[in-house]
Amino acid sequence: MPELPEVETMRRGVAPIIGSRVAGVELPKCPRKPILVAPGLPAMRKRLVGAEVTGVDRIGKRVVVQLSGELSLVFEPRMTGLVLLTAPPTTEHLRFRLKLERGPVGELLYWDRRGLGNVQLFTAAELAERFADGRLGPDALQLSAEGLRERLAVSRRAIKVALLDQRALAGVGNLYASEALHLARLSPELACQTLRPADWRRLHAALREVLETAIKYEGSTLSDGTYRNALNKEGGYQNHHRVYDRADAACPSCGKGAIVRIVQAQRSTFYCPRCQKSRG
DNA sequence: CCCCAGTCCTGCGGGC
DNA sequence: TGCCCGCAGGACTGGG
Repeated sequence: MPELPEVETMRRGVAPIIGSRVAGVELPKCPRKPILVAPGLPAMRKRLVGAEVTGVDRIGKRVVVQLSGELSLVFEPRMTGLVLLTAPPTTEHLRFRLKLERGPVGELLYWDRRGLGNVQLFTAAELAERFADGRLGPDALQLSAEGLRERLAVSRRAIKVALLDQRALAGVGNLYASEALHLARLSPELACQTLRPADWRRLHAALREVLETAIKYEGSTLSDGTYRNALNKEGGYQNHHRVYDRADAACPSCGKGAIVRIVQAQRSTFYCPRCQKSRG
């Protein structure tokens, strides 16, 4: 479930490839159904081999390797994808290999157990089109409190559901939406319209706090053990979750109310009904 | 505008 | 004990 903190951790982890030159592109033998790699291998080789890595960025929940010639190689991990510099958790789910030369690192790997993710190469124009305003909102860590309010306040949707809308703001997923709402003491079921200015300010501060702390701990590795950083090491933020996947546990704020699990837009939401009131 | 259900795919754990 | 089903929820699509 890589969200902003996990993808940001991946981005930082693969930054050492900056300055390296692409020596080759390979699709490892994988017994699973192939993931989307676009364009195909021949076109990718033709355009990438010899190109120099000029930067590693993040767009929402995607890692973007910038290359000379205004090329962007975009890794979208979705549920179970990992961008790695070292040996992957399994060889059978290894999907993509970028061989490098003249740098401290030999290769950049994309691994994906479920294979819902993808690897796509874009020109500058294609990248701008793909992530234009209206298709992807501003990054959750770049957005001001006022910006957050402006983008969501008119909506009638529940705030938890709205936070998952990548067109409104980019990077927040199911786990950190629940975490931020708990810290902000806002019920996930509140309609955006009903939030007051002070609520938006609290939510903005909580989002920032939760996301930045999660980055500090290098993201959350859940019980399935899937998520790892670029060196195949587990994150640590799962030990600091307030509500996510903690149904029936005591609330870390009030110590009394039990955390409950509800379903919104077909996804699990966790919260404390005692601390997170549906009004105000 | 917003909601819902379905799609992709794999591995796991709960229930029988 | 073993098997099967449902669930996990990223992004997207089509229908209401």
